[in-house]
Amino acid sequence: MKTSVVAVEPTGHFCVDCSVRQFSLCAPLDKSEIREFEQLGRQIQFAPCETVFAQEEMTTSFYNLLEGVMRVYKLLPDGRRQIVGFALPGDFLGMSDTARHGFSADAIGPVSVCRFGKSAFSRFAEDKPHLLRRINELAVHELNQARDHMVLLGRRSAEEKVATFLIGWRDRLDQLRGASASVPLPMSRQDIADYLGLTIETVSRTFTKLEREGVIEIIPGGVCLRDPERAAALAAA
Amino acid sequence: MKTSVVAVEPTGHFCVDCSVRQFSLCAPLDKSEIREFEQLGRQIQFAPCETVFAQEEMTTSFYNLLEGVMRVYKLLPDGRRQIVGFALPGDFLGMSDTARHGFSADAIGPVSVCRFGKSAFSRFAEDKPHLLRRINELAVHELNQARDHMVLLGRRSAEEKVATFLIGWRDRLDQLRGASASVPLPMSRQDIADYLGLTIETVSRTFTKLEREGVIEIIPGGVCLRDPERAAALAAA
DNA sequence: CGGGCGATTGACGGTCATCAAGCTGTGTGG
DNA sequence: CCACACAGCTTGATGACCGTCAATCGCCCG
Repeated sequence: MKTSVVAVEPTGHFCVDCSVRQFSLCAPLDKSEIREFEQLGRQIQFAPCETVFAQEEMTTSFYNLLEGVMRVYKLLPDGRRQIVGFALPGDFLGMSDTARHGFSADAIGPVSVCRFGKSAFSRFAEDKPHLLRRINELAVHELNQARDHMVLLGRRSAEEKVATFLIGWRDRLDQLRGASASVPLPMSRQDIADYLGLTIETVSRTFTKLEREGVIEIIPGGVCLRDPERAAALAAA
Repeated sequence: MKTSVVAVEPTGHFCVDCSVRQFSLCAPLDKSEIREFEQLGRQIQFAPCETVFAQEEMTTSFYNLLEGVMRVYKLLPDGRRQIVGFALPGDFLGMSDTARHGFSADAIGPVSVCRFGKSAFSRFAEDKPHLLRRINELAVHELNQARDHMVLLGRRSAEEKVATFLIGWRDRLDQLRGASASVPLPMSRQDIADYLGLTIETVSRTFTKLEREGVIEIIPGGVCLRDPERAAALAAA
């Protein structure tokens, strides 16, 4: 088995052993709640590029990402794609305000998730204020990310977009695996383009430009930040 | 006093009389809860263009919009602005995952809001699952809007952006005031531009183009949808 | 009537998309 | 071991869309 992008150890069958517990929505559950919660979820694996759920499908389940990376995206009728986020271990996916999913999610590399039936999950959460508050916290956090992303999409140049993406992605990885100058990029250039509202060619050119300027070094499967300060300056500007 | 964009009657001092109750986060509160809740909030007015709260300010309060329209936006250090949304009566503003506001909000026309102290509000909500669920519902709804907006910003042409904005804005107004072909636009062209990730000139040109094509008619303070189907087609495409 | 602000229109240019080769690395089969 | 294919990425040439700069218009209000 290939090594994962993020250094999270394989999880056992039980929540108590779960490596993403602390990052996850289940963090505030106490011992007896966790045991009950455990009964609701089933761990599932997905192969690279498999779809976990798709836009317009009926929402039957929620998903807690345990291992791997997923892309979360919306499609326009004519096929244009906007990736609204990359999900990492600990992220909770699938909440919707309608009966159907508003977006699709698929595995980038091999992925394992904890899957919960929607109604069972809802019944479980219904009367648990600490869990509901936790869900809120995650939702508000995602909202903030979403708004940052709107600024990026609406108001930044290609170079700023790429730099912002790299810094943001590195920061998220650092939270999971500890700091490092090397930034693995498991997603394709096309994924990055669709995340940044650019074309694959522009992304590629911008990477090359940043490399020529000594900001990054392009290595197989990712980049290495040679001048993190310059990159951060571009991202902040 | 000028007539408001949205046909919501002036609110009294008391929640029971509140015209936006049903749209608002306080919808699920029962009679005795509402009386307690009433004590936490204070109704405040803002003049056109006044700032209700600003990015980076400490978060001391949350706001429930009662009347008027607000723009909610983020600024980059160099002054570029991205409007992340327009708020209408019933919208709840100010939640943040940090101690400071991540964005600014100001009144477009005259505005009245219900203001809640953050800690008092949090204490009140803390152990009320039905209220927490309601807050979740609102957050998930906003998240969906945010993701739709990302698609718009990242993957749509100027013409599609403007059409999508008009249709979306009309739909929101219709929910509050009932259907109508006329679409009041209380915000400036600059606001629209900053919402759509365009410049004011492009917005203006696109309005003119849509008018020439017979899709809309530009009237003082707004537009009239002459061919809603064509507009909707542009918005969906 | 004149000042001022927001909106519109025009001319021009830059950034990024499009179209089209070429490149690189990886896996496959002779 | 090398030829080959294939997919993903890079690079180049060209052009469109939209941003920039600047002038003008229209309207409100003094």
